[in-house]
Amino acid sequence: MAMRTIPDSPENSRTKLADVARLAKVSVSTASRALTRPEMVSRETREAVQEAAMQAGYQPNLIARSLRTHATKAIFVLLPGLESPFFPEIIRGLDWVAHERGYSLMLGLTGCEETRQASYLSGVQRQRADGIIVLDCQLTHLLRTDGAYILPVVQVLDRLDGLDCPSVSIDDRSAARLAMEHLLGLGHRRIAHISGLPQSSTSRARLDGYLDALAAAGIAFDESLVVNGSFSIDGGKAAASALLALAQRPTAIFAANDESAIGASILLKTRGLSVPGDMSIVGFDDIEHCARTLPPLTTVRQPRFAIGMAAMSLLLDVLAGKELPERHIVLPVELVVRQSTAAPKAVSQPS
Amino acid sequence: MAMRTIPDSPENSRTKLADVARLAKVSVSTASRALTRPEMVSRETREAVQEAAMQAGYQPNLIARSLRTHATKAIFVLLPGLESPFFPEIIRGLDWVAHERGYSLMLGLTGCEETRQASYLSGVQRQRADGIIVLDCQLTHLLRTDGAYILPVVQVLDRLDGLDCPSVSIDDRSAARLAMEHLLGLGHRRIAHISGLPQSSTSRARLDGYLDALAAAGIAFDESLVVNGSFSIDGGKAAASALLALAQRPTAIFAANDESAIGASILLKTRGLSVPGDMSIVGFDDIEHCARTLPPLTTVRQPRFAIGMAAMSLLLDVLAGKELPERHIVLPVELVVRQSTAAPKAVSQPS
DNA sequence: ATGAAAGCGCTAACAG
DNA sequence: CTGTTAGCGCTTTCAT
Repeated sequence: MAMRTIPDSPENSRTKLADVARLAKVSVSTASRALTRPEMVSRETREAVQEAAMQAGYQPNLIARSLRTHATKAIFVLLPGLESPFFPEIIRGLDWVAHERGYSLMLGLTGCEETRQASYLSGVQRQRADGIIVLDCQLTHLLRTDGAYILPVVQVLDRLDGLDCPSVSIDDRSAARLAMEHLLGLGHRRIAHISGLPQSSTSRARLDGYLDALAAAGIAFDESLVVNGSFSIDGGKAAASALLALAQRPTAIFAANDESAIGASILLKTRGLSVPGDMSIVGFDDIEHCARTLPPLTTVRQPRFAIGMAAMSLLLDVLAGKELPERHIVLPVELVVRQSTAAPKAVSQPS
Repeated sequence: MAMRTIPDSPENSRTKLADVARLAKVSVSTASRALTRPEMVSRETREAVQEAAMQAGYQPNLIARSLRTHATKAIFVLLPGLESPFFPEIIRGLDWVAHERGYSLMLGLTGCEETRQASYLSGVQRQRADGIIVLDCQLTHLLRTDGAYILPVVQVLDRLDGLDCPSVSIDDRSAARLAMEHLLGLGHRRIAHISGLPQSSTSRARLDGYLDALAAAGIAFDESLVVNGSFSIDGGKAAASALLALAQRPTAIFAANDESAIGASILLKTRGLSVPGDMSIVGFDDIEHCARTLPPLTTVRQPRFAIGMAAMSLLLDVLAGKELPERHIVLPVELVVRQSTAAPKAVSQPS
């Protein structure tokens, strides 16, 4: 039993511009103009052509158009994978703006593998897309030896190779400091940090923010209070466990992301400790799940939808040849105070 | 400061087939054959052309090729959004097979809005993609009045409009029964069901499985034990709350998906009840998060990556004109027993 | 086995 | 403002 798709019936041989032109009794070029740049033709022809197109159910063949115009109106989005609860909203932002401006989205999951990355990129080089959005990936393949880009790129969130490609991100360092100031404001003095993957610039920036806040508050840095949590739930558990083993326990934890904060929270509960009673926890990102944990997690919200929108807008502006006022867009974050933070039980510093 | 992309330099005017042909001292058509159907040319020319292509860094222009061949080697994936933790793995499966077989993925987020759906579809009709994968959406727009499809489609998981489009899914009804048999096997007799969205066929099928299992075990159906949980965490909380208000409480809950199971579990804990001590809970889907809840959730695992792979394979087979042995692929599920289920505390039925 | 030539459907000079 | 003409880069008859 074969699938029923429409066979090569008359209906299927799609009506083309020539058909419309014939129907409207004009030349093909006039028909083209009437449809794509209506202001270039007289009102009568415009209406005649539009009428004819409507009647014939004309749909321009985008492939043919692309071949002529050297533009595909498609944007390639390169990212390691969709697992992270962090991506969906960003992609929604990308899709939103793309759709609004008549572009399509192509997806490439690299799994951070070089070969896959390269093969997707070659797809772009073969004219399948006009530009690339790179999410959370290195993009060495995109670079020529002289440091110019093979094609228009916008990088989102990470700016790893230190090259000057347009980007959209947040100020991780200040954001981390914001989280820390919340804890400091509650009276915490002994605050641990569960850090992210060491090779990540994001991770480094958040650590820097932690150190900044400590320094500003005049608190000496204690190395033992910084433990790696790998940005993951399991990593967060392990980190919290290490923290509990310390001779002098912290009263609060600032985790580099929500997953590791959630992991820490789970571990504390299994050890019979209460959050925030025995330990305050602040996360980072504000993934969907945060509001639903027990207790709901205080965290730093990244404007993910806005990040996606901004990235796509930036790229499309580049493609449109606009001179950009800003090549590096930094979006503001927001501290979301929920119920995982409170003042420390016993203030360790007697006044 | 403008972005540094490569300008219209010689390097940028991409080398085309004619260049390769000239370099290899053959005609364009021979060059084309040597590259796309190597068996059609002599060994010498083949090698000469391949050498030349390599040397010139030739990348075929896919747009031009598409215009000739009427195939884009791109597949459109239509889905409501990426929020559901259920999609990423499926998309990874789609991407995997697509990439393997030389296809690209285009993404369209419909938000279940008709207008967006239609506009993405028109993109496909304009020859941007060769086929469509529909995830979790109605696809009324895809249909002509006579019931044939406008272009090749494969539907994943839901088969809502009762039309005979190729599909990949699981047997929700049997899977639900599997979950129920686990609870029954532990000795539970009074088992509640937190159902999904009433309009969803998936939801209905899982409810049917619940009823099947009850009937097979000779347990009378108690209407008050089925409450709606809307497939969401909040819905699950509300449902569990309603269940607790019952005069005769159930000893176990079978939830239509993991989110509602997690919601129920959270609510029980806030009410001071223990899972599985006071109440066993089984979920459905095995989303990433299940293994990380407290306690880890017993659930029915859907083979999501395999579903994605199967769907893409099916579609590409359709496009390749293969006669399909199966137009409706049903993949097996698996019960994952974790720690949210146990025998009931006090057996309500004295032997 | 190879080359010449046509053309996929569209847009963009260039004349008029 | 409109029509004529020439391609975009590739694949594919049709000859040879």
